[in-house]
Amino acid sequence: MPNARERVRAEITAEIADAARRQLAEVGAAGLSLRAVARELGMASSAVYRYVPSRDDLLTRLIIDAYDDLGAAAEAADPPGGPPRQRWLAVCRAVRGWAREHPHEYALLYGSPVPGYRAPAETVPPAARVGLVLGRILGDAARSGDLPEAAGERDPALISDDAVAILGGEHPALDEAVRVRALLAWSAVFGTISFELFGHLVGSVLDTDRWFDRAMGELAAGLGL
Amino acid sequence: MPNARERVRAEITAEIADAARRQLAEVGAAGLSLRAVARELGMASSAVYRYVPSRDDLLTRLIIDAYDDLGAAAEAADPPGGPPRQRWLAVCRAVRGWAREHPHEYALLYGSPVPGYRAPAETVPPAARVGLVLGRILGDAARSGDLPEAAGERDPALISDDAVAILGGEHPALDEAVRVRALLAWSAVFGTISFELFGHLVGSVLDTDRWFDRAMGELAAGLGL
DNA sequence: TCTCGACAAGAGCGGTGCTCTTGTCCTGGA
DNA sequence: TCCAGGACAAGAGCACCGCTCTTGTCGAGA
Repeated sequence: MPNARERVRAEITAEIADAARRQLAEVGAAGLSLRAVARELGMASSAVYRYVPSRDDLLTRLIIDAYDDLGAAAEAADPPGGPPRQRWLAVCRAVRGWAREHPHEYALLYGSPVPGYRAPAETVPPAARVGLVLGRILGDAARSGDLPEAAGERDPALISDDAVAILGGEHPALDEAVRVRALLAWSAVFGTISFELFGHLVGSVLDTDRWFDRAMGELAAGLGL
Repeated sequence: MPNARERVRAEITAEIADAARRQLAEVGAAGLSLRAVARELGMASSAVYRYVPSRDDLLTRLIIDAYDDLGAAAEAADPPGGPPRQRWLAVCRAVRGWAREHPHEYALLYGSPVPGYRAPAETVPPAARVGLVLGRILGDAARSGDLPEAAGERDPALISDDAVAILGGEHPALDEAVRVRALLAWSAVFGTISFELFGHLVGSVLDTDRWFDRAMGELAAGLGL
């Protein structure tokens, strides 16, 4: 039975997280200030510390929420059953769309690590969700026979068993070369989005929408999707 | 004729930049503090402002120096004339090696943009150096006949003329599809390095050295190198 | 020799994260 | 019903930040 006191406490904690998210969208992670959050909520800066242990702790909560939001967007964009290539493109577009809508949160997840901050273990499962979606597409394609047979090479010292499980699991069509390409594609998806968001494509790519689609298409082709 | 006064001024300015670089390696770009630089050099914080107009200006200098250092490393790793695939791998390895030796400077260049800081135009030429090296390899491969003929498609609304010039220029073996793959490979190189440096491969890739080589090999193969 | 400019240093402004103390108010148990 | 204990807000304070303004010094060139 949630106490009245406990309920209002949870509400205020949620309000602090919301205000922090708004601030994150405006000034970025490095500019996130508990004092500004307190100002926005009309409370003393010291009062915030009754609800949030520290700035880093608030950051962890924002990171987990952002990973979950991004993961949900990726999952929602992938209704299983369609052709693998279209599923791949749909998920990639969803990830890019989320990143463009939440650039500061994206930077928090995939940009420079915040100095002095070490992400705790509870951020790992939410962080894996996008990878799970992409890996499931590859695995489904293998099981439905949409991938050519492969040599079945397996090098346990190169890619971990956990990663193999995510990347479609064990299957005759999934050998180490495919998995290397899959991890490369995964890195490349976020590499292209980061390059676009962080301004490295300015002056080179004129139509980023079409370029992204073509680039993701090339990645899919490289995977045999 | 450099005045004695001007000489000592240039020396102190260089000392400030060096101290800032050391500080960058310790606390990252967001934690870079002119006061700490002043402390390290044994001068008053206000005295630093006689040599550096602002913190952002110092950041610009560090960015340009880092781009130049990385660009020089990439150029030094590419003695032209060898087989394109080996040149490609050598340059990629050099970029990764530089990134691992200077993780904070790499994050400054390719990580999250520093909030409130906007890179001025003079950072663009140094930033282009790695791309020039990679593009030259592609162009040399095309001109030496190591690439298959292509359709020669050219879409001026997709990729800028400047980028086309960097990516080997106009050649029958270089059409828009190749250029898309080249830009994708460029993004993927930094995507994989960022993923490794920023911790996204922890738990998935066990041997990052070998994985990087194989991934870069896949990228080269995708380009026909 | 003397003037002027470059310089260092200190004080100060408004901001930050975070802590400690003080005083208030509400809730749950006797 | 009353009261003790705990949750709470707020203020002051510490050390830090970027940056500016003023003051005083010192040396190079006219």
